[in-house]
Amino acid sequence: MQLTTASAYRRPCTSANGHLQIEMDSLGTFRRYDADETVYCQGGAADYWYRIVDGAARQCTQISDGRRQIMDFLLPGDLFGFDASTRHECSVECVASNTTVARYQRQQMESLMESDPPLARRMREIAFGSIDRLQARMILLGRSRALERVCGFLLELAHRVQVEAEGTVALPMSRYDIADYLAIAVETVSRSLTTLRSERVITFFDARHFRIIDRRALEAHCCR
Amino acid sequence: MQLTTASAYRRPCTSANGHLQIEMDSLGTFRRYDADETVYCQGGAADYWYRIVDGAARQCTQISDGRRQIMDFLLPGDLFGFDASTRHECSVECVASNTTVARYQRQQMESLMESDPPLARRMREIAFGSIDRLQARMILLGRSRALERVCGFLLELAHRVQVEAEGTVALPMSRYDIADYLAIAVETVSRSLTTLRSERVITFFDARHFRIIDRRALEAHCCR
DNA sequence: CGAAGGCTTGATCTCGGTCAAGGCAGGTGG
DNA sequence: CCACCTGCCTTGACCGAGATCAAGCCTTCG
Repeated sequence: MQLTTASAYRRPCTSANGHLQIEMDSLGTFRRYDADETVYCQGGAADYWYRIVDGAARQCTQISDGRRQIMDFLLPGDLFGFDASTRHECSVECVASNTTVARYQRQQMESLMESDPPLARRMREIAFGSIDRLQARMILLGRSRALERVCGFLLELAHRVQVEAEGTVALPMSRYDIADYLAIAVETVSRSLTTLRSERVITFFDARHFRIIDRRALEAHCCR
Repeated sequence: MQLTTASAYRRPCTSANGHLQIEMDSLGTFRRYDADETVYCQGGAADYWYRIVDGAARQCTQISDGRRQIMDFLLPGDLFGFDASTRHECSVECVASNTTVARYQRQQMESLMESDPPLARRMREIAFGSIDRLQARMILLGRSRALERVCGFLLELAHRVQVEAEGTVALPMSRYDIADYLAIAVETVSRSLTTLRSERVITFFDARHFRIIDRRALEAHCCR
């Protein structure tokens, strides 16, 4: 289970969350979204916590100059919607069609935490883990080159999503989304992918499906 | 009270932490450090939580290529030392001489949280706040130019530290520290400060003490 | 069939990194 | 007291990674 923000290298989902998941599940309501539908808006009331059940979403902020920063891609199992304030700092929009999201009343969750300290502790650990991952992401954005970022992203994705037959990985998001996630231009994303393809590090089945040929080379490109 | 990581714009310390502070204080031990002394090392056991009582410190990671990233500057009141893992992801070194740090046993703190749910909730809020600030910092590192970063840093600092007579702000850290915090070169930090000085946005008393003349201009330079 | 959106590629320009040098202040030893 | 050294800060010159601008291709959808 993951909190709100991604890192270059997520750890695999631990099964230690079963408890939290089960306690929460009875209190959630489910909803299905189309691609590009909004789950909640930046500035909206932060009255619920959420979890991705199926599909994919992006968590993003609008910057004053019109650009967009994607804070995280949300995949099945990820928890999100926490904010220190009573208003959301980010918007969340679905990337894939038929994305299913579970929603939990914030007040109810808070009460659940108060009455169940081990659960609260688990939640604290998730938050601390999220901070660790955000710090790794800070290094990615602050200290690495475009090609390194793209390699880090591909490895992260391959690690998180269900790998299909023969190691094929689906890219649910567009090049534009990837660019806004890595804080580089679309053209640079495209060029980096072309480079990796021409170096036979990855192959593409089509624009949205790739396979890692040389994982070693991909890892070698990464910073830290 | 602040957690482990800074943002371009911290909110003022709320007095709502009195409770947490008081409960913790009786359990802490204090120690005084010289400039550049290490509080703990990256990779060391994460058995304690800490709080800056007086002075200043930097929380940083070594990157494989030899560069350094400063994750946060720690100032009086800031809590730090949390990690999802049992090992620290970062080192913490003092910046100012005569920096005083309080130390708390992690196990003891965990127990305190378990036995006092409102306290645990407060801790959760601090963690969520920290996540918000890290996200703001991600935008700073990913999406803004050198001059914008420096302006953001100056505003943040002026906001956090005790302002001296006539609005003079002390810079406890070196230009090198600032560079590693903002993920730019020292030369660029120096050039940005020179630009701001020549535009009469700030003045320097000496290299480590400045005053904001035109706050409006400083804010106008900031992204988001 | 045409339009629109996503993806790729090429050409050009710019911000900031890197290299190099010099100024200044504080500390140390003669 | 001065000479020297060292570390911190500033400034200049140059260069390169990546942003931006421009154009064309492909797929999808009405």
